[in-house]
Amino acid sequence: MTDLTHNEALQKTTVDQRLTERGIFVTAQRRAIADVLFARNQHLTADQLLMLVNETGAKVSKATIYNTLGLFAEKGLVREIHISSAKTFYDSNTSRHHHFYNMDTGDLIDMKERLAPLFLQSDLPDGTVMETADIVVRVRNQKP
Amino acid sequence: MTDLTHNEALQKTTVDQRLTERGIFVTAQRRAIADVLFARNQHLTADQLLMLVNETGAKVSKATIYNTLGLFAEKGLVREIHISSAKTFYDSNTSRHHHFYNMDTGDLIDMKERLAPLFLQSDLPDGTVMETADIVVRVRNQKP
DNA sequence: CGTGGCATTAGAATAGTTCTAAAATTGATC
DNA sequence: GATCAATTTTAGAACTATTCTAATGCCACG
Repeated sequence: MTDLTHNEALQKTTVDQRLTERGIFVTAQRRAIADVLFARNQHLTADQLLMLVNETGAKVSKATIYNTLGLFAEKGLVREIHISSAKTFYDSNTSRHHHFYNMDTGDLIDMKERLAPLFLQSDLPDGTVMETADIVVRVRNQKP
Repeated sequence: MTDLTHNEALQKTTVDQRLTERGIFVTAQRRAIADVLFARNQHLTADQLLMLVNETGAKVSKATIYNTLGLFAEKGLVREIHISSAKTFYDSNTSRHHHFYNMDTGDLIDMKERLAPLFLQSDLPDGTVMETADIVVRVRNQKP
């Protein structure tokens, strides 16, 4: 067994665990999707993910990409980021952080958490509990 | 001249000024849209606005609603709020403030500004300038 | 094996938004 | 007022991201 296959085996276990821990049934498609998605911290659209997954040789349909992203989001494995009506990103990094969006380039850049505010229970509307706090700071390239 | 028509005349001037100040050419449709939109601080979708405007007797097409909202947003008269891929709200209140979104009811609720963070120029990605900071805190109704 | 229940699929349907090309309106100028 | 160029508005088609549908596939378990 080479190091490569050893690493692959390790990652497979890790990814499987990640899903199982959240009560998600592991299937071939879900693993294929998770392998690509969780390979690193990244921001992907459903379409980009579909292409990347199918490039690995796996054969996964568009509907499954959406089903799976929806499931992962519900279980807290990915975060949805709504930039505009035509741009929904899925963020494989679910640690507490936020984003800068460069309107000129379309880049989505992570923001250090210390810049984000804390919302205390007492700050929230009466009778509600916080689910997520999403901050998008839109920036433009500085004019010369 | 009754008080009512007097008030209407006053409002018309105010709305016209608001557009003209931003270099927006006033037309009948733009005024009809602005009258409804700026009557009070509110969060409307393009569709809701279209219905409200046409209920006043004005006849404005869907395309014009979108054109005008785009123009107003570009000129800083309204703020776009992206809640999900299927929900873009236009906020007639452009003062610095942010939002709570109740995932259970769909309500969008204003957040006091003091809860929002300040983003200093030094915090932003290199070579960029801030355009807007959008914060949406998603909340759910507290379980009994 | 066979059955029940979920997962996956291709493609159709939906819905919000943008585009198109023609008609209408505008302010400026005579 | 009439004319002109430029801009705005319009109806409806086109587009696109996402969701739905109904059929098929895949397991686990008895």
